[in-house]
Amino acid sequence: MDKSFEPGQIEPKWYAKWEAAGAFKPHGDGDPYCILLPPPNVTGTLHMGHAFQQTVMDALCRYQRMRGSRTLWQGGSDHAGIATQKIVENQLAAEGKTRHDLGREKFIERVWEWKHESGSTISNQMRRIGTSVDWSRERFTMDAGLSAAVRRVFVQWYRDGLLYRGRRLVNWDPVLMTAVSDLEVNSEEKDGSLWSIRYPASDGGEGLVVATTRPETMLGDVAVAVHPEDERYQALIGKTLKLPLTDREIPVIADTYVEREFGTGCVKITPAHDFNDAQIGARHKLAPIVILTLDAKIVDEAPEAYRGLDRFVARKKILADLDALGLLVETKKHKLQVPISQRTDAVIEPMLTDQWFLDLTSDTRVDGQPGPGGRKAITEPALAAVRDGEIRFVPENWTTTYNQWLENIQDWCVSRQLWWGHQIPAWYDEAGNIFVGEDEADALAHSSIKPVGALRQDEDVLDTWFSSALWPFSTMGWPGPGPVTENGENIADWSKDQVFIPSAVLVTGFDIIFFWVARMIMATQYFTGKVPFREVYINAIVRDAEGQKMSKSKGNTIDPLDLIDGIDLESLVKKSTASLLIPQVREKVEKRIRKDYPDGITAVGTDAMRFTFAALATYGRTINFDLKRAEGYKNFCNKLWNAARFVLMNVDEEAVGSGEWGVGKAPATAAEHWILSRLDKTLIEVETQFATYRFDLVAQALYEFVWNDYCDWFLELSKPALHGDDAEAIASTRHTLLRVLEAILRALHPITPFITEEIWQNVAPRLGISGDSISARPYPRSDEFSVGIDASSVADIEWLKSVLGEIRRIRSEMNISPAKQIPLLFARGGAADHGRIERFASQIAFLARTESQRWLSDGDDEPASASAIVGDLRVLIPLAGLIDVDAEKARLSKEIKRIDGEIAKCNGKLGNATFVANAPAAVVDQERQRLADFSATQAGLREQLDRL
RNA sequence: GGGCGCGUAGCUCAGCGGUAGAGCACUACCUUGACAUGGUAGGGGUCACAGGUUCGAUCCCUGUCGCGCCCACCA
Repeated sequence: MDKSFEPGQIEPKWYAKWEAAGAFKPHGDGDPYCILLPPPNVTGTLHMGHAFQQTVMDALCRYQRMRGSRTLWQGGSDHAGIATQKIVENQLAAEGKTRHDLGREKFIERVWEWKHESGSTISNQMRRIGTSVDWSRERFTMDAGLSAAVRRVFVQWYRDGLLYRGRRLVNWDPVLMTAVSDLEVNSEEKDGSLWSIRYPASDGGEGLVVATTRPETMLGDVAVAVHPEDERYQALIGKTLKLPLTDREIPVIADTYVEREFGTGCVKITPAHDFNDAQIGARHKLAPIVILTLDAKIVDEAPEAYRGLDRFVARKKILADLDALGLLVETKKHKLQVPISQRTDAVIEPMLTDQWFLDLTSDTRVDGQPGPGGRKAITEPALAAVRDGEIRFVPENWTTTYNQWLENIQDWCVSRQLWWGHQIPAWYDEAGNIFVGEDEADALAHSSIKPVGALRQDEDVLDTWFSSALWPFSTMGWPGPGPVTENGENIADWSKDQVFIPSAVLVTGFDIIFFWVARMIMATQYFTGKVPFREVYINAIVRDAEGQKMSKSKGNTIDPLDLIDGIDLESLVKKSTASLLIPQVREKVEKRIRKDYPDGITAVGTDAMRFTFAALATYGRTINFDLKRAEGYKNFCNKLWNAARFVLMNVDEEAVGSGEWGVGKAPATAAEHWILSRLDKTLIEVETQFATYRFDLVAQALYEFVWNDYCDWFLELSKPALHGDDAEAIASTRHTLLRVLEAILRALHPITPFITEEIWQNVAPRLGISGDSISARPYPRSDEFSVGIDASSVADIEWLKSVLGEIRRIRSEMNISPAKQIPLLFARGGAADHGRIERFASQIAFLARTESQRWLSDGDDEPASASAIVGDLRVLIPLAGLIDVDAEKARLSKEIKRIDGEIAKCNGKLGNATFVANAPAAVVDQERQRLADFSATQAGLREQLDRL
């Protein structure tokens, strides 16, 4: 093995071997364990969030495989309708074309081409980070099988009366020219104005003043509403007003929706372009007037002056015209919430259009027929599953978020006016009759209506999340039989793969609880009668070291592969600014990168990155990714690497390969008992924390064990043993060094798969273990190591650690050079101390650098010394030539003062009668013991001080 | 407006009724044969604030202040 750990040298080779060996396929007859990979966008690239999430899932899957579960990590990718279509449209735009120039068929061909071209990018990146999905089962949301599932679900929900087509106000993205769901709209606070506009009365009176933030919509006003009890406007209710700039007259209506205190207390009602107004309009039976085209321009039916104007241009003109007429009463600054499209940043326009909706709100079927239907059929089981504990959120407070959303859910608009996606399996005849089926023939067969003229298929596609909602069962071959691969293998066989429903845990971010988690629960329950997963582990969102959201325009993103492989500053700058088109943003990003990464990014390797993710995976909702942290864990990998080198160079193959010191033979030295006991405790901790997804605590326990216990103490204690002349101790120590190292490797393997495999290949043969890969070995269990541990040996080592600690402290505080060998004297102490000093003489000599060790007899004169007190034992370092008396006096005084404080605290507690009376006996005893120990030490220290 | 969360060492975070912890950063000494990506030792915190419950509160309860996120139709 090389002197230092070079991830770049070892990582590339292992993944291909694992994959080729089929290590990631489910095998064995253990309990099924399944994780569904949230399918990334097929044309996307891996970002830190993916890397974090996949590290967590990978650790779980590798852990479960090693524990013998029949583990399936189902992977694949999502067609990501809008996102993918937009990328290809942008490519076309660069060629000066639009999708309409190509036509639907050619355009879709073009998207498929792009999908094939870029689809492997992310899967290759995933391989680099070690993601162990079963690639042989990789699925795509638009592959044949999943498309069949989508059609089946659509048709079934339609026939059950849950999917309906209707003309409704929907969120419309006028740039993409499609409907989007509520979830795809962000509400942003913007500085705007509140304009007050006079609407004169038809009879020539003053009329009313309305307040609005969107004056252009007045062209579509059908009424003005006031509060029914508003005294100011009683006389006008039921009268009509002249709608300025038009030749229409509109009524004044009364509706309790109106807040009297806001604005003027008069609300213009535009049912075709505002969600609230639509409801009021419906209540008062007022027909909506559409004034905007689908690309947000004023329609031709509007007054001539405004026809064809963009909505914001029209706004300016209307305000100017009103002002000219003297009808613009007031303009006030106003902060308002503006709906913004997540995809295009365009201002969303509520638009009346024909769309398909999944009914999630009515209690009865839309068609009034008996059978399953209505909200209760879909949302109630989803609420019940969580309420009854069939599905558990981790951390559990996300349950509230989930419940609140489902309880206030709206019908889901599932149609999109895009070309890339699952085309809706509905056909229309020339009379507008609707026929729904898996294909045209099926649609006709299920209809009682004779079609009028030719049928044409609905041009719209389904929301991407529609197919994502089916992921838990569509990937398992539902409705069966599953698709067959080129070599005839049935990759998902519904008759067998149902064992993977429910999956064990869904690992995902809170941002898609609504988009995806809730919808998977609803769809899976509806079509399989089962919940899709038992637990939902909501992972944190990855932020930068300062807690800022990572975004390209801020320049604070990190490409996981750059962290793994490293990147120099100039390349990083170039890469980060390549896609930024706005010069100011470019400049800002470059400046920031030069400041944040003056030396570029150091390569830490995949394992260190993964360990960092694990260590940061607390229950918090954000994790701030700090490169320093990753560098620290790279050092940890190096530490492990060098510990292995030490072990291997001290253990020659012949001596231990036979397995002579197999399980069942007691270790020969106390240090071995001690390290096995620590290992035992560590493994228990690891198992506990894995079970609750506390990867930070898993990582911490293993880190501490490896570094603090195994390297700092066991390796050091083993050196005098290995160099001693006790043959049995040497052989036993060698075996335990190997055995514990091998256990460490297995314990770490789910988190750091590459380095552990590399080292294991060198270690395993020396233990007589045959096997191709650590990944096929069982996860270490505490009972492998807990048997036969001698408690008194463990206590011996704890004692030894404190003796050595005291001596080292004196050496350091007294400025005794680490190289200087010191004489050591022991005084007082009991029989146990005598035994221990004798047994551990070589360890003390080695670790405390002593030139001599000698017991003082009772009669001997105690020379002036620096001294440490461990229980009854006095450890003395004679002053002559080494130590300054005053310095030692000062040191002792300081220590006495510290212990004074502790004693005072103990006395305070024990002197409190109510404490002694009410606290549990164990706590009181413990306090008494502490007091006794402190007092004894205190007395010893004073005695030493006096002697000086 | 409703909901959720967070304020612990310089930084990033664990702990959550009974002796304040880790990593990084910092200080001193040390190229000792696994590792200077290292070793040894050390400094550093009235656990946001105010009340309450308790023998005892960083931890539980209430309130205040500060920060963040999600949901929601005030024109």
